Amino acid sequence: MANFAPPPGTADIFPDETVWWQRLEQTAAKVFPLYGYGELRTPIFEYTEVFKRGIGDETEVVQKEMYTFEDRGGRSLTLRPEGTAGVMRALLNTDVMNGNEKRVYYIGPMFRGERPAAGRRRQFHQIGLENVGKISPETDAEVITSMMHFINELGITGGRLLLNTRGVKADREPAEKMLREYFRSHIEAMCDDCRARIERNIWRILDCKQEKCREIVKQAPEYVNSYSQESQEYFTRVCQLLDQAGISYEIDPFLVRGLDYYVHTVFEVVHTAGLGTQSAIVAGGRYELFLPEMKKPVIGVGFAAGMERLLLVQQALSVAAPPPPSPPLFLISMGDEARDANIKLAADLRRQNVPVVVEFEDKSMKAQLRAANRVGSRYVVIRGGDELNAGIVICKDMEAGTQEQLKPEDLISYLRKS
RNA sequence: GUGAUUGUAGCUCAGUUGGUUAGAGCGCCUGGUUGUGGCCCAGGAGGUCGGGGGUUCGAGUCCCCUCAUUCACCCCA
Repeated sequence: MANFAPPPGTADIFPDETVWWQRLEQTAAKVFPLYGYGELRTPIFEYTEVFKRGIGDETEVVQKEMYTFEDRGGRSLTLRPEGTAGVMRALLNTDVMNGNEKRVYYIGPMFRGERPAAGRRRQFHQIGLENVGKISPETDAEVITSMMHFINELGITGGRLLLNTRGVKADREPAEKMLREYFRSHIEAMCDDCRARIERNIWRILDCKQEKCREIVKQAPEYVNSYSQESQEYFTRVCQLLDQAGISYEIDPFLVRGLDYYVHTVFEVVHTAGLGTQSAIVAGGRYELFLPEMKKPVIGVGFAAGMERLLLVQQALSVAAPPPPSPPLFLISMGDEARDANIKLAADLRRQNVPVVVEFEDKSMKAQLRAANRVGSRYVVIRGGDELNAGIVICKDMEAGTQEQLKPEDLISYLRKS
């Protein structure tokens, strides 16, 4: 095979598949406005600092997965590895910092330099939503509600909604201390990664996949109890609101998200169908996000869904394929004059929103009919010298095998009737 | 970045212990019908066997390197 393959971790999406993607996009455009959200489109690259500062210099994503390059002016730019930081950068041009709420959603490609696997690409696509500028448990619960609404609308059932709280920054220290003491006492039995994590990023130990670590994690102290009263009440209230909304969830104290900016409520929906261990199809939480030169963070709550993963799950659940586009009317011509007439006819029909394909090559009737079959045409129009002279066209029904002579101007009403 | 896996026609795949001109099915083209598709019949086009090097009289087949696929790990959506 010649090297026409796209670069690793990228893919071409052909029309058959594109209809599935379009349905995801259309569903977002239908559901999110019901909650007052409009679409925001931000650049695919940003100044590198936006992500370094926004996501956190220490995170895995920033440290080793970003596509960073210099432009001709020597500026350091980065292809966005996630959506939130760029959206915050854009919204700082509004008055979100004064507590004026903004509600936006976004759709588009993201880029991370990872090794591809099931449900993981280097260019992948997310649909995300952000509620920015306000903090309240009601907001968090409503954002989660809109997320569940969205995936239900896609026919995705059987996912598990996991919920946890990260507290606020002040809550983090006592909790970390508690965990560090505990894990230090079990350091002998843990994997190498987790030993390093004790000093570097203790939270990640909680979602280590190694069997021996999981055993230890299970016995870990309930660090949430060390959070402030307010933080605990905030989370309780979010849970109450979800109960009230009839949304079922599981509290998972070991759910910690990989980006530094999260506070309070964090959540994800995991699904086993169609995916390996990359089982999170949508995830998010409340955040406090700093951008370069900011003393105060932007606050908000949001989530992002992986489009590739949504599609894998939909297909594993046998969600019905989107309706295919209506096949074109196929115009067959015998001879140059007929072809010119058909080119004109095609233009007329398209002005009236009828999809039409004209065969341009001077091929046999047989070959032209085969071509019509190939594009799935239900009807074909046949025109040669005889029809031209008589001022008519032949319209053939490819399923019934029948055909009729019509005046060209009657074609549309004939097609509409059948 | 680590590990495993696979790479032969547009697609899905055969190809025996290394042995002449590399195969099948589907798809495509032409004909069997002066201007009527699908089914059938006949013929045809299409391949640097992922790429490079090596062993051998001889390599799709064995060895090394490399690129790519898929999956797992790490991490994340």
